[in-house]
Order: sequence, then C-alpha cells, then structure tokens
Amino acid sequence: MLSKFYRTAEDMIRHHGGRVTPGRIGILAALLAEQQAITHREIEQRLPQSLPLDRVTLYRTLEWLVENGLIHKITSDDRVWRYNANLEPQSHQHAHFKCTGCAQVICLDSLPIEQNWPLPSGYRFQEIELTVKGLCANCC
Amino acid sequence: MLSKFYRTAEDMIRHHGGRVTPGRIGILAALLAEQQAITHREIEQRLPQSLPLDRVTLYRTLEWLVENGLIHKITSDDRVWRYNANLEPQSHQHAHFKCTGCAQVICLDSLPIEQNWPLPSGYRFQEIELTVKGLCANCC
DNA sequence: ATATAAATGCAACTATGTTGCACTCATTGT
DNA sequence: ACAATGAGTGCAACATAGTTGCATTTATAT
Repeated sequence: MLSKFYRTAEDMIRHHGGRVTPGRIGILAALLAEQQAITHREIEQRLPQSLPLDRVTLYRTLEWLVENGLIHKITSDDRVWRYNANLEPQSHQHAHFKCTGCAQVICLDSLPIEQNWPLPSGYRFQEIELTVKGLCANCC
Repeated sequence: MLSKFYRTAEDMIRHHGGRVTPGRIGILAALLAEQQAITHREIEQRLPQSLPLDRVTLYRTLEWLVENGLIHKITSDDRVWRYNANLEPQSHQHAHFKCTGCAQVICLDSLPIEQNWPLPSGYRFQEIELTVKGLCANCC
C-alpha cells in the first residue's frame, strides 16, 4: 500500500543528491501519503513501528527536507508547524486552508496572489502568507 | 507623555463595562502607545517599574482585552503572539506585515480582501489571515 | 463600611522545539 | 569486498511560550 510512496520518496531523495536513509524515506513517504499537512506529532504516529525514530532526528530531518525543497512547512495559529510534501518543486506559492473545527490543514493551489501590496514607503516585498479559515466538509 | 494613553486606556475599559484595574490600564496604554504589534515579552519590558505584573496576569489580561475587542492578536511564524490595540472596534479585517530582518510587525489597513475563495465543495469560509513578509525601511 | 465576585500572584506544569556531544552507518575510493 | 570518513542519529539536557489550580487581594455595588 505505502510501498509506492516509499519508492517515490527514495527516488526524490536520491535524485536530489542527499544521503538515503530509512528515516528520510519513511518521513517523506508518510508526507507523500497524506492529503493534508500534518504536524511533527502526527508524523511520529504514522511512522511504522519498524522505524523507531528519535524526536530530535525527526525535527532535523524535516528541517533538511524543507531546506532541500522536498517538503514545505506551514505556520498556524496553534503555534505548531505542519508539513506537506512538495509534489512539484517550487510550488510553495499557494494559500492554505485551516479548519477551525478539527484543525485540519490543506493546501489551496489556486492562488490569485498579486505581488503589488501597498506597503509603507521604503518597505520591500518578499513573500506572502495566506491562510483561509473556515469549516471543512466533515465539520460543517 | 504616556499619560494621554493611560487616560484613553482607562476610558476604553470603563466605557466597555470592564473592571478598571492598574494592570489593564497599563497594558492597554502600552499597546496604544505603540505603532506596531508587540509580544508578551515586549509588553512586559514596557510596563513601568511602578507596575509589577505577573507573567500569568499579563497573559490573562491580554486574553480579556482580546475577548472584549479592545486589542487583537496576530499569529506569526516564530510561534509568538503579537498584540495591537484596536483603534476602531471591529477593525480586525486587515493584513499584517512582518519584517524578516527585525521581526517587526505592523498592521496594513488597506486590505482589499475578497471573501470568495475557491474552497473545495462542502467547505465553509469564515475568515482570512494574511501576512506580507519583506523588509521594513530600517532593514532595507 | 461591607460583601462579593473578579482580578492577581505564585507554583507547578505542558508542549514544542533546540543544542551539544558521542556514536552509528551510508557512501566513496581503493 | 573492505576500510575511511563525514553525514545522520540518539540521548540528555535545555529553552521558551503559554496554561492550570488555588489561595489571596481588590474594584465595585450595596
């Protein structure tokens, strides 16, 4: 079931030139299998028992995956990072949706972002972060 | 210097029907005096020594001020809440700017927010949260 | 002045994330 | 295949933001 995600994960890491370790594969596969952005905690729970992984290693691996553009992480109002696999590289410019009921977070691909924001004079634009809040289908 | 903010703060609290205490006045005055959104820590530092205030009391007072619409709090990617006085009630529908250099956060009033986001079917819109990141005039 | 509920202070706790250092193991070159 | 090497990992300890329970104080109404 998950094996195709494992293979994809391994390919992504190897193709990217990184060292291929069980931890990286397992974590990336878990994120690839997910339709939503999930937390450090949730990733931990989804990892197979055959792959015991230290909290710290998980944090560092996620950091590595982010830095190398294989996943991205999302800010939220509950002070917890959520992570999502980058299916297409450089696809980080999108909005996110967060359900105020169940705290589920998903990516919204269609983002009509205009880069020309009316900033005070002397300010320089870099990027935009946009979260739409509401209720998901289950919580409605 | 700050006395006018103290008076304004006291008026806002009293007019709102809340119990008028030195803590509430001092905290709200500190936020009114500020041109930017500041953290729990920064508020603590700005309070006069004549007003020693417990960390917990500060948290609870901020919570009360938020619930009563006198201030609002802002999510950020550094997992720290920032607070800003509401000059006009109900003025919370605006974007925020965060400087990636000095972490300064300000409110952007002119926000052409459209409420019609293309959400998946069955999802219900509630509100939008938007942060523009870049460099402020000092950090440019 | 007094009663009362709201606000405060203190101690202990939770949760997320970070740092330093020793040890392991994936990769590379022979 | 085998050894050398440095990237990756595990463990312990730490840092920070924020929360909870309960006793004490205080702003307000009577």
